Formats: sequence, C-alpha cells, structure tokens
Amino acid sequence: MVWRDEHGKRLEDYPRPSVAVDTAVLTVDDGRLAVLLAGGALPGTFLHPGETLADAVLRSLRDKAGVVGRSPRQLRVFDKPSRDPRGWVLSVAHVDMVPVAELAAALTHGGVRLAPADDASVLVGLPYEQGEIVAAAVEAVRAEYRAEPDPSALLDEPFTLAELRGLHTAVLGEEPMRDTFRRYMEARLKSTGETTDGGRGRPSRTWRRMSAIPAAATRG
Amino acid sequence: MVWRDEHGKRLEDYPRPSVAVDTAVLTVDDGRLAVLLAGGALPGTFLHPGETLADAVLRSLRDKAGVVGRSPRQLRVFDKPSRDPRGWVLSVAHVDMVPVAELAAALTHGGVRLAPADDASVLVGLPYEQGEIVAAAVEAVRAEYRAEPDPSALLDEPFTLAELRGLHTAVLGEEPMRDTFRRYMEARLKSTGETTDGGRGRPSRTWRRMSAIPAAATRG
DNA sequence: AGCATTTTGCGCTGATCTGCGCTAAATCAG
DNA sequence: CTGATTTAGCGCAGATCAGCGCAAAATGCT
Repeated sequence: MVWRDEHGKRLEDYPRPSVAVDTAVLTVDDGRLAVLLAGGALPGTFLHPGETLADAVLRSLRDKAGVVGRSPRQLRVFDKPSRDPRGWVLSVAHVDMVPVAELAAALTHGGVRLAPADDASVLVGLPYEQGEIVAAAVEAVRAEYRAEPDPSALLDEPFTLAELRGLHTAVLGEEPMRDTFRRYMEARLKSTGETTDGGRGRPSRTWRRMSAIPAAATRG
Repeated sequence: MVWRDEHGKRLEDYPRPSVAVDTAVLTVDDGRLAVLLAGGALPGTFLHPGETLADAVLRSLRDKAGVVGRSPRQLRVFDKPSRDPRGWVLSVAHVDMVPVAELAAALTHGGVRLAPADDASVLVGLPYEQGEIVAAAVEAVRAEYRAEPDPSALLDEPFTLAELRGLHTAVLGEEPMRDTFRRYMEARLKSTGETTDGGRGRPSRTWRRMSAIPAAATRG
C-alpha cells in the first residue's frame, strides 16, 4: 500500500536531492594528523535505498579504503547549493579515526594518499566543501582526545603512557604537560599490573582502555 | 547541460530519499523548558529544490509556528529505516530556542501547544523518533547555556543577574550557585552602568550580552 | 527616622589543579 | 660493579575555583 498525500501524490512524485555520505578518515602518520584522500577527495558514496547513513558510510569505507570494523561518527550535513556541480546533492559528513596500518592496502592503490589534516593548503584544494568537512572532523576528534585516552583505539593494547602521550600529541598538535596528562588519563585507564620488557631505563607500566571491547571491535 | 555518470544516468535516475527538516522549538514556559508541538509533532517540512536546510527550517517555523528571525542550529540526521511509515525519509533535526512571547500567535491555533521538554511521557508520545530529537535538542541547548549567558537571547536587554539566573535555572533544570554563576557570567556580559528603577531593596545592576546584535536579529 | 527588603560585594576557607624540580627505581651498556 | 638511561613518583608552591556567611548599599514602606 503506497502512501499518498492529500493531493494524491506519493513521496517519489516530489523533487528530492541526492544524499551522499562523505567521511573524513583521519589517522596519525609521521607524528601528525592525516586525512585519507582517494582521487583527491574524501571517500564517499550516494545513499542506497534501505540503507542507514552508517551502512552507507561503512560500505564506502570498505569499497574505497578497504577499512572495516570501525564506527564512524556523524558530523553534520553540508548543503550549500553550489557545493556540487553535478546537481542537488546533500552531504552527510562523518569522521572516523583509523590506525594507519589498516590503511596500508588502500594506500597501494593509485590515487589514494594521506595528506596533513590541519594543513590549510590541503583543505582548500578539496572539492565539494570537503575542506570544511575535514576541519570539522579535526575539531571533533581533538575534543574527543582531550576528554578520553585514545578513544578511537589507535593503539594496540597494552600500551605505555609515553605511547599514549605521543599519540595524543600527534592528534592535538601540541604536547600535553607530562604530569597533568598522567593524572587525568591514569584515572581513565586500567593498569595491566605489568611492565614493558627490554629497553634501557626503568621499564614502563602498561595500560588498557577502560572498555572491555577489543580495540578492533565495532562500538555500539 | 545535465550531468550524467559513466552509465549515462542522471542523478535523478537513481532512487533517493525524501529529506525532511524537523525542529525542536524550545522555549521557557512557567519556569521550565518546553517544546512546541503542532498536531502532536515537531514542526517540519520536506526540503524543496534550491533550498538550504536552514531555508527550509525557517520556512517551516514561519508557516507552522509563526516564528521568524531566528537561527536554528542543526543537530544531526535521523535515518532509522522504520522511522517514517510513509516511506524512505531522512530527517535533519534542528533546534531553536524562542521566547515564549513569539509563540503566542501560534499557540492560538488549534493543535498547537507547548509540552514539557524533559518529560519522558511527552517524548515517547511523539511520532517519527521525535522524542530522540527533543532529547538531543535539550542536551544541546543545556550545553550552550552552561557555556554562555542566555546565548539564544530570550531575555530582552537590559536584564538583571536575577533574571538571567532564573532563565538559566529554567533551562538547566537546576539552580546554579549564586556566586559561582555571577563570577562566570559577569565575565561574559557587558554592564550597562545603570540599575533598575523602582522596586524595594537595593536596585539591581543591569547587563547586556557581549554581542552587538539586537536580541531578535538573526545570527551569522 | 527606623525598619524591612533586596541586591551587591567580598573575605574567608577548603578543595582542586597545574607545573616543576628532583629523587628513586629498574633496567642495560661497558 | 659503575654509570647512563628512562620512567615513575611525589613534594611543593602557586594559582584557581566553589561555596558560604555576612555586611554594606540602596531602595520602599510604615
């Protein structure tokens, strides 16, 4: 039974935009935040019937970047009329932080590369307002990292405080003060009770995230 | 010149969702947060060609609630497949805080009423996941009010600290501590240099928001 | 004029946080 | 065994913040 409005028209009888999902896939590469570009743009796709936005995002990450098992977060909708020369397209922007190792396969494909995520000259070169998407993504990820230790689980467990702080420095673009960082994060981590093996100097204590879910598992 | 893809198809040849905008119009009524319902639902509309989402939101607020000159904020997209029995519809949810006086005309229409915004029994009675939209809106507005003095300009200027604190109490659902509130907010307000007239007791100092834009003007 | 009322302002205490210098601890290299 | 290295841990000073009690100030009422 197809629904019709008071004019006898179905939903399909009205003009509708195309809906795309675009994802700023961020990672840490060479000590700084980087964004994945495929053919000079963010990976994305048009929404298919019956899909949720998250389904579409996951499909585009798998198909365009070989990335699976992640949990992209919705940012917001970009809808500037002049945004897409092809026509009326809305973009629902997402962000996902992915360990750089998981992007290795994608990066062997022609046209797939990493670019510094907080480099203005990179952002202005992106089509379809995607520079704004990346900027919004960087801001969102930095806020998450200020609040929680490695919330996107880029580090394999267990890890040391130095590794964690190194990661946070790369994400935030500034180095947090050692003691302040340690006090805040230790309260949000679970000690393994063990230390590192080998290496000179006093062995480091090792930690896991509070969540019981393994790092690579999808989140709720 | 109509764009076609590598299959010779235009954007319109592919199935697309309808895109609706729904706005949680929040206000303060009788000392607490309230949400506007029109016919038992949030005001909304389908997106028309050539419109931005903000255009559509403003149009629906004008047509369904008689509200003009505001600046709704985008929350996020709701896309649960079973959300809308009419068919494939995405809803881009927004929130707007509006002085209750500006809703007076709308409230004289049949079927338009205010309901407590943080009352779970109200939220579960809403169609199309709109309870979740209202909950997300309440959370967003409360975060804004924790950070800034009356960011949605519900108070006419100038206002007293007691009026401001009363408004914030209504929005937050809890009364902030007088001195803590005063220290934080005074730093974010502009003193008029004048005090209230009449009334018993020591006259109150009066304040304006930092922004130079009049309260009813739209924001950037 | 005195009192009640209301707001402003602030001194004070205790709590919390940041940043830093420095030592102890636990390794490995020589 | 000694020294170098690296991390852990912490004492401390200074800064900041929250909350409270209370008095001063500025009105209107009687």
